[in-house]
Amino acid sequence: MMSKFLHASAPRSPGEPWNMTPEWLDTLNPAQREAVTHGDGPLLVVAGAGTGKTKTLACRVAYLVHQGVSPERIMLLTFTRRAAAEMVRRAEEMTGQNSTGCVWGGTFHAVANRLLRIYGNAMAIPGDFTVMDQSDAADLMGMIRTELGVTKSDRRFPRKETLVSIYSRTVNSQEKLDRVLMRQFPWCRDEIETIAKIFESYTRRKRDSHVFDYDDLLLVWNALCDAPGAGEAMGDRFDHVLVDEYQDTNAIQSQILLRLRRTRKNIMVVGDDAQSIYSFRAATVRNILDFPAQFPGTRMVTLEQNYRSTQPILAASNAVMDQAKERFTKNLRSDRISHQRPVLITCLDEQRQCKSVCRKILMHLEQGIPLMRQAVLFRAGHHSDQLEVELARRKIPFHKFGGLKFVEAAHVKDMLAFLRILENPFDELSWYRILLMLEGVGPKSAQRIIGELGVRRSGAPAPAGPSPLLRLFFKPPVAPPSAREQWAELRVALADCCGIDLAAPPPAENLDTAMSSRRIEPPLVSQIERLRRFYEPIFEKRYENPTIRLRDIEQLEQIASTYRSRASFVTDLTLDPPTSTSDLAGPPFLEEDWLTLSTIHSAKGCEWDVVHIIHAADGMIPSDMALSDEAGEEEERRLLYVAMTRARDWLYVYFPIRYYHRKHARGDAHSLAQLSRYLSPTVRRYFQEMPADGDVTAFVDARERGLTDVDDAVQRLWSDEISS
DNA sequence: GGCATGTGTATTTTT
DNA sequence: TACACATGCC
Repeated sequence: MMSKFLHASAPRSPGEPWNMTPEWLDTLNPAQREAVTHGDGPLLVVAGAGTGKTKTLACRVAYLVHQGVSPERIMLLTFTRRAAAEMVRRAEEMTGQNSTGCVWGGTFHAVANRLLRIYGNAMAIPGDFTVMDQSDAADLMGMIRTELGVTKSDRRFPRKETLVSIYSRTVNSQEKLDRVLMRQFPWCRDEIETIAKIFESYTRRKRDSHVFDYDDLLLVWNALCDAPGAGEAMGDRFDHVLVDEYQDTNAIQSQILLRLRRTRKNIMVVGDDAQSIYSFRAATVRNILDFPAQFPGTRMVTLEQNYRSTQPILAASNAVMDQAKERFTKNLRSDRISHQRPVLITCLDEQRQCKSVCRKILMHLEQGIPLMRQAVLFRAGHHSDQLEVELARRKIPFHKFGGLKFVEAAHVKDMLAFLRILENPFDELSWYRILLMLEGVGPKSAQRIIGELGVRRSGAPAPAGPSPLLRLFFKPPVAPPSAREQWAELRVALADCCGIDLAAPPPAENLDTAMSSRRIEPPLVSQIERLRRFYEPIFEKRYENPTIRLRDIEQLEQIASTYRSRASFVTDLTLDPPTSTSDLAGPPFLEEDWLTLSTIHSAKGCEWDVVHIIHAADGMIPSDMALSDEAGEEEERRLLYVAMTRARDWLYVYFPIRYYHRKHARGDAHSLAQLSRYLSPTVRRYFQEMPADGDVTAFVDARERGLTDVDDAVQRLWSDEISS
């Protein structure tokens, strides 16, 4: 089936003249062209914002295929799977072939997952492993934390989420724990021994459960690169490795690339140090800076011609970066002349900011710019809460990217837990989650049942004894009386999903034969439908407003209908989760035109004609959470730069002056904000300033006058006396 | 051992 | 605000 594509474009024979230059090469500027037509060996492309990075990568793929490289021998590592798909699509458009779909594209994590399933047995990696996301990791940390009884000491101990951050940071930066604690989490330093103990146990439990967390995927991939046999095989499998957003990779990722390219040196990385915004994930700009040293003979190409933004927008963005402490790439140029400067809109408060944003959006819509080409960007997921309400009220459809994912909703996780134990019966955490749903079952009963099912094994490489599922079906542990009925129902539901008839006589001798013997597993959608039938009563009892949440479950079924295999459905949901759809504006994809709301992080790599950046106040951008060190402050600056450079023609930056606090809720307790420190007077010269409504001016005046009026009035009490 | 109630606290960005 | 944790009662 693949062979059909293999020779779709015949390789040029050595002596043959280069007379079949594809016409799309002519659409590239000299620098882009140099990168695209680069021969063998390492290539570093430093590509500023909007310089045609995606185009260059897509053309490179197309070029390689045109040169006769088999698409499945190309690895394309991107930040999201969407990005990989987009590049492949564009490459196909250019070559006119649909062969490029075979390119190995996706995130480091997704590709690791695939490779581990192929080459994993070189390191005795169980074939049925499942992947856990960050909140699963936190749950496991929490479980271990309570088991070790750290809470009984009087000192406050890091929360489970904090433990996950420390763990992840340590692993990803490949630094010693004490160093990480000292530098990033100084308030946890005294607990280092307990933390180390928890981490050790955490690792063991993951192994026993056949579960990998995000970090494991990278770590194990890295180790696999060194495993005899598998390491070479993986390296040989790919003629070319292409990496996007290289400034946001971390130490392990660069090590993986080094090992993957030990013998074959064809590697191309693309990045921009001015856009590095993932240091919280231990990403380091060092990767891009040290690349030439790590890969001797690197050719370096710099892309500085910006095709996206108008000249005034670019000038303002450059001005923001001019204040940066350290900078490697030069200022960008643009030929897109415009008289429209970016607009800085001062608003009295958040409510008025919302109104102002809506007004501008509708104004551009009337001018003929559809919602699809407009976006609202913000620092943190919840920054758009109020705006979402306002948009819903005005019936402006939108879709929100970033922030809390829909798979993190408790009820979605519940449904996934069922699917996960079907996929990997040793997934202790999922069993635990399911058991706690049952009436009258708490931590103690759950642990007992997990033990009797044989879910917990320690260090056994292969399952000892029958699968926990078979024990459940044929030798079920006893549940507390209050849970009897539900327990029996659960058994039937899971058996149905496995295609096992519990009414039939149980296999006498060896339970394992029941699993391996011929049985017809119902299709994935039916399984989910069956599980939902079991789950719905629990769900209705447990959650306040089941109707909204029910939509998510339906959504889950919707997504599942596009999958044939349960395994890939479960992994994709963790590695490439869809964004939330239970928005107030209703199912946005039914509308043909919708507005994008996005965190700045999730807006990376995107562009829109009109960009609205909200909450440009100090404490929001920069987030005051990030200000503990100078590096954090610098990264926040780059974040604003990334946000601004997403705009093609119009850029609006909104600054609400007054923030209300519900905390000390009494009347209209509020505080006054300062404009983002990055919008200094120098930078503001590049903006057109515009107050949203009249009373702002008065308000600003009042603030600038401050106490002088009061003082003057008091002064008059005696100065008049004296003068008269 | 489970569950309801009460108290306190921390609050970003994502694979 | 909302969630995690502790306490005390069934």
